[in-house]
Amino acid sequence: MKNAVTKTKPRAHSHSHQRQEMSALTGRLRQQARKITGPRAAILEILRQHPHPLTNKEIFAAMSGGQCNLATIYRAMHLLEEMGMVKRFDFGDGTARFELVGEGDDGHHHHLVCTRCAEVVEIEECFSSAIESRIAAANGFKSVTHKLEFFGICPECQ
Amino acid sequence: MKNAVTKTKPRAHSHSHQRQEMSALTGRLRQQARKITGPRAAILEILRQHPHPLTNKEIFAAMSGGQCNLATIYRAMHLLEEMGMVKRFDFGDGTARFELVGEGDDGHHHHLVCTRCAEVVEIEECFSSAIESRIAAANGFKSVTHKLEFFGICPECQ
DNA sequence: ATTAAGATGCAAACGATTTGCATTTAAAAT
DNA sequence: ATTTTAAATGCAAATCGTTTGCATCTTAAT
Repeated sequence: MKNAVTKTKPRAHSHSHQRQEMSALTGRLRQQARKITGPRAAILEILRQHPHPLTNKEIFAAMSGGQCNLATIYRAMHLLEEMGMVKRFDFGDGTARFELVGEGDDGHHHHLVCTRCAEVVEIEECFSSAIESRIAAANGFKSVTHKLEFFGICPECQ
Repeated sequence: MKNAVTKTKPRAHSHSHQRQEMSALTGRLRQQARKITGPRAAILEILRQHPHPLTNKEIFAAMSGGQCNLATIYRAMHLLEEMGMVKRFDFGDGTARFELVGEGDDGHHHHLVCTRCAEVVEIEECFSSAIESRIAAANGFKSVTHKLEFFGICPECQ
């Protein structure tokens, strides 16, 4: 199904969730002349271990002993987002969530969120690309992307 | 961040965007035993005249002489949202936007937003609800809805 | 006119996020 | 190994959108 790290990901709905090696992650930082610091290593490790959208507070809480300032996490997530190493998701509750992005992947996918217990299921398919290009063309827009999230009641909460 | 005024693109047919009568709007409030106050009338009038997603601040700014407190607008929008008279939209910039909803309509639609000038085009089509129910069924979720917005560069900004 | 539920204004509180600044540190240069 | 310096961190204060407590009004029913 999901193949390993590849340079090209032409098809949609391929979000590589194989856990990346820590060395690969730090390597990407080094390539950009960014420093591998304690806080950053801790953040990446936490993201690696939780293949789910995490808030900055959750990342902070997941750190043993709170060795790192919350502001540092905010700054790190901005950097990682700019570098394309994490993707930001917005579930509409006013709190950003982040997921690690596989190399060569753009991290584009969607979620199904339980509005009662906040359980998050990742949705495999991204189907709107046909609609997307039609909408772009119909309105003369370029570089059109979309954000799509589903909300409902999960089995346990029904 | 982006405080550009949302412009309208002259388009053929939108959703149920025929301007509602003020009397119809106040009538819906009366039915729910809510009072027709100056601030509320002003808010509804502004929403009537701007068939576009408006932030609370924009509504506030559109009031001549700022006759009403910003907190009142926040409270009014909550009320109107609960009553189904307005629909809240989230363009991911941390600021809620509201649109008047036609009677008998649920207000569900999407937008195409220019990430440069913040121009907003309303998208009339919604991708098939079959996909939505498939996702719901595949994961055992009930009452599944979705939020979908498109982002790109508009013709003038290209 | 009386009255009571409902609304408003104001300021303070809030939660997520950002930022200024002094201090520290990773990693390059010597 | 030591120096150097750009980058990163911690901390506190500042922002921004939004909410809320409370005293005071006002709509609309009586």
